[in-house]
Amino acid sequence: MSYHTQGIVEQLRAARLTKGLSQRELSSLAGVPQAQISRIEAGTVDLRLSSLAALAHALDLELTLVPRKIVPAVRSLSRDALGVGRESSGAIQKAIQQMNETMRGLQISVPKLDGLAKLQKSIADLHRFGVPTLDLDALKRLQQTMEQIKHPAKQIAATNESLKLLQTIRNKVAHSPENDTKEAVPRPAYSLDEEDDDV
Amino acid sequence: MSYHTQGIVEQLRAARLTKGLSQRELSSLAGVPQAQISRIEAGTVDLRLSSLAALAHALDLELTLVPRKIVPAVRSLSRDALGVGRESSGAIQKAIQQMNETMRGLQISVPKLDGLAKLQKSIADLHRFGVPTLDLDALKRLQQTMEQIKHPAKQIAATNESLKLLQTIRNKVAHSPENDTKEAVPRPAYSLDEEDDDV
DNA sequence: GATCTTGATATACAATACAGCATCAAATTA
DNA sequence: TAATTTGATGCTGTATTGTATATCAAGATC
Repeated sequence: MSYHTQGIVEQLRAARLTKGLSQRELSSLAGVPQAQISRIEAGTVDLRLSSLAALAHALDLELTLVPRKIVPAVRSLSRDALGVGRESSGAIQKAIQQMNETMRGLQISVPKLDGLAKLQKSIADLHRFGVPTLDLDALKRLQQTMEQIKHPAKQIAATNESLKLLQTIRNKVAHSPENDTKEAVPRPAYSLDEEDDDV
Repeated sequence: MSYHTQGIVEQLRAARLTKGLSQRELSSLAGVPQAQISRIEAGTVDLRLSSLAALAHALDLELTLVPRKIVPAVRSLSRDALGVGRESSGAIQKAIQQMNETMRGLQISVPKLDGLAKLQKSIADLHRFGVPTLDLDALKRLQQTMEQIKHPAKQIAATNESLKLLQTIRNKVAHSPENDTKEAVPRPAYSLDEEDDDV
């Protein structure tokens, strides 16, 4: 895999993940076999233009040839368009949704657990962040930690850990460059105590 | 050839021609066989990403994936960057260069031909126009007409025809929208008489 | 005017690589 | 554990690629 082709491939994969699509889902959307997508993302093939265009189209992207001089401007525009919310990245939306569901379960099973209400409130507010600025991996770790609250033996530890992770995520967003320049953290004030964690 | 792939291919060809490159020249620049370029431009192949990227790179273009939403903005930027001068389109530069060479030949063979000095001066000034605003086809017609001055029987007629064509070109540039907004026809005043021809 | 370069693009054919289909292992969920 | 989902791999046909050559136009030379 040469030159810039790598960047294109990475962009494709990133776009797919951001939209929360599996290779198979994208496959049926783009009409490109899943096996092909696998090899493309693995970087083991030199894909054809038709495949590239089909995948891009399915991902709401367009393949364009731009003069070198304006590449930075285009990248900037792209970041803006992809960056701040509106069409809130599917994977992250899914993650938040899943966490809300987990919260509902917890509120039924262990409604009086200490810190649960605080956790619930913070999670419910997550979507107010510029969604795409959230760290998907961090969200997944948080989700896993929250799952552990279900185990009676780990309830307290897992709850505290969840609050800590959530705080980390919040702080990351607050300091993300994208949110500095835009309308970061729109409306409500956040009521999480312990503003100590950082980066 | 499907969808948008066609547009990409057309852009490649247009870029090559604008730069005044032959398929073979581009071939050596991009490391892609000339035969391949021929088939690509003919639209008979579904080229691979590596070839596409190599060609684009050789043409000072970059392949980018942009969100659908900003495609119009990107196209606009691209037009601006390609449109107004600086990196003076190679094909037109070559054409002007060729005409100057032809002029040198004429000044040796028929130095006292009526109108030749005027023609020479005007041609030497051509490069002062916003180069990309010049009409390449018109320049080529002018070049061909000038070649005919070499034939003794046509000297006078061809010279007059050349002056006329040149005047047409000059007028076109003066009225072109791009030069209205920019620094059109920079320094010197033009000394061609007969300001009658237009559009 | 005929022929010979010179330059540009198109085609022929062999080899390589991709695309497609089926299958598989691994991870996740119930 | 069974079931479902996700991503990876082997195999085969077909398309692109690469090399070499052919076609074609324009200019030069005689």
